[in-house]
Amino acid sequence: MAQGAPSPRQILKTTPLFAALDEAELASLADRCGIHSYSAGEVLFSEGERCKGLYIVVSGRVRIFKTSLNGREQVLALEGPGASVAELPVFDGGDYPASGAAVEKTEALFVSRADLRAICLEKPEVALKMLQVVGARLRRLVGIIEELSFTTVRHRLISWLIREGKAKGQKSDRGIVISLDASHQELAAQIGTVRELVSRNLARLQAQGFLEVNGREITILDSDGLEADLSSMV
Amino acid sequence: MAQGAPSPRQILKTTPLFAALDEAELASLADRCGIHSYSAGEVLFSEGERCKGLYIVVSGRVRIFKTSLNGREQVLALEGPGASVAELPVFDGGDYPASGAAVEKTEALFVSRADLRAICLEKPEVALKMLQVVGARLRRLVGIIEELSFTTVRHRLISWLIREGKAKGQKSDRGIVISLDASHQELAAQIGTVRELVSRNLARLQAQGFLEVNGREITILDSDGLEADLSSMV
DNA sequence: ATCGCGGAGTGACCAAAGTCACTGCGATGC
DNA sequence: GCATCGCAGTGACTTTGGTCACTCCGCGAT
Repeated sequence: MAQGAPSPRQILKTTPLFAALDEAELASLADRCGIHSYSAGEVLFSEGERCKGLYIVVSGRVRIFKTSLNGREQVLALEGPGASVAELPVFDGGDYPASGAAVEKTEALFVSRADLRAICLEKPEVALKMLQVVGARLRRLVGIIEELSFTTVRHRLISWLIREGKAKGQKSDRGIVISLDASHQELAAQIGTVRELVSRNLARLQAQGFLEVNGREITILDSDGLEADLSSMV
Repeated sequence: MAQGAPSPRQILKTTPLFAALDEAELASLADRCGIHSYSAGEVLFSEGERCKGLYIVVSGRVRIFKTSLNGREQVLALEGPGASVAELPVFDGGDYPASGAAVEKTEALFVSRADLRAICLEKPEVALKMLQVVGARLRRLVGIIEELSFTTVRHRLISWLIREGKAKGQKSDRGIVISLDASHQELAAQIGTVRELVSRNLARLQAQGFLEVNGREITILDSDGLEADLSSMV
């Protein structure tokens, strides 16, 4: 663990999932769960593997994704510090339905299936919290299905840009500036398409005057226009 | 309720979700949950509506689906007797992410949010069971995403036929006979496309000798060929 | 400096998905 | 019997998605 990094105990204390536990319980859980460090790209668990337990992201980011036979990837979720990952196979004992890998240098706590079950049985509030977390995940998956089933790549790209703009865009006099920290490849995996289409659609949006693309810096010039485009696409 | 139909009490007793409750608890729950009857096509709850509680299908079938602006539908799940529907917004208090409607004449029990929370807190086993149910649902959604993101309509149609054949196909000397109880429209909504493509792809599969289509009766002549087709489609 | 490499841009192409408009069929109701 | 209606099939077409094969650029290592 890095110098000055929080102890497992401190992390558990601030994890929403375990908010209901008291000091003693937290301490006992902290003793039983291991902390692991992953380098960028390293796999935490693979699709189809038997599920062993749940991870809690301490630092860094974890990418949950599916891989197709021909190598394409579809990202299902990106989780940062405090979030739990792979909660669900814990309770139905099956295999992981997708893979999880560290996007950047990442630390994560691992809580075993057995420990979790014990906690849920003893502190039902934890189980309820868990249901809430899983519920949120379900919502996001339904959203992905909706986008994949009903919309075009262009639409998904615009949605992504707007979301990203709201989340970490910098306001400037010309518009909202987004600095891409992901490659087009990665962006494509997130919106469910291939690199080339991301490139082409960005170019097209620029030609239409909605954006200005400068390497990995995208400036949204006309965000109202983009939003309008979304709803007009019937 | 129809003559001879089971009482709420009896239904709850056989619902896996509540297997952990004892007689007294079942009785008290039965008192508090209402049974409703829905005619074919009737809506149980609509997307975006504030969530009120959970439904347990007693008889009939319920279809969970999303609707797009231009009227297309994407089916997320079909649930029959014993299954619960709309479990998840119960625990995060949000809106229903999709709509639910009766496919055919359907009876369902309704359990309120508050009652459920109380039960989960008192009987943690119920919460665990619930997590298991939600987990299974999550798995299915991931499967839908995988199919939508990676495969073609043809592929999805073949998968559907194979699934359906295994689930309710009749063996005959010529192959496996499936009698469609859904329209092409409905089938299209289940595999995420439009009516015309279902029609065309069925015709194409027939022309290739994999199937024989006779109105609403489809005979799978070469199921090995179909399976092979699936994996060859890279 | 230059070699190699990964990311990005693009033209040419092809296949799949979706739209529109129409026909035909078979139930159901009057 | 005939009109109506919903479902199914299909031809013609457009748009979108995806593939392939390159080129170009910037950067870090040698």
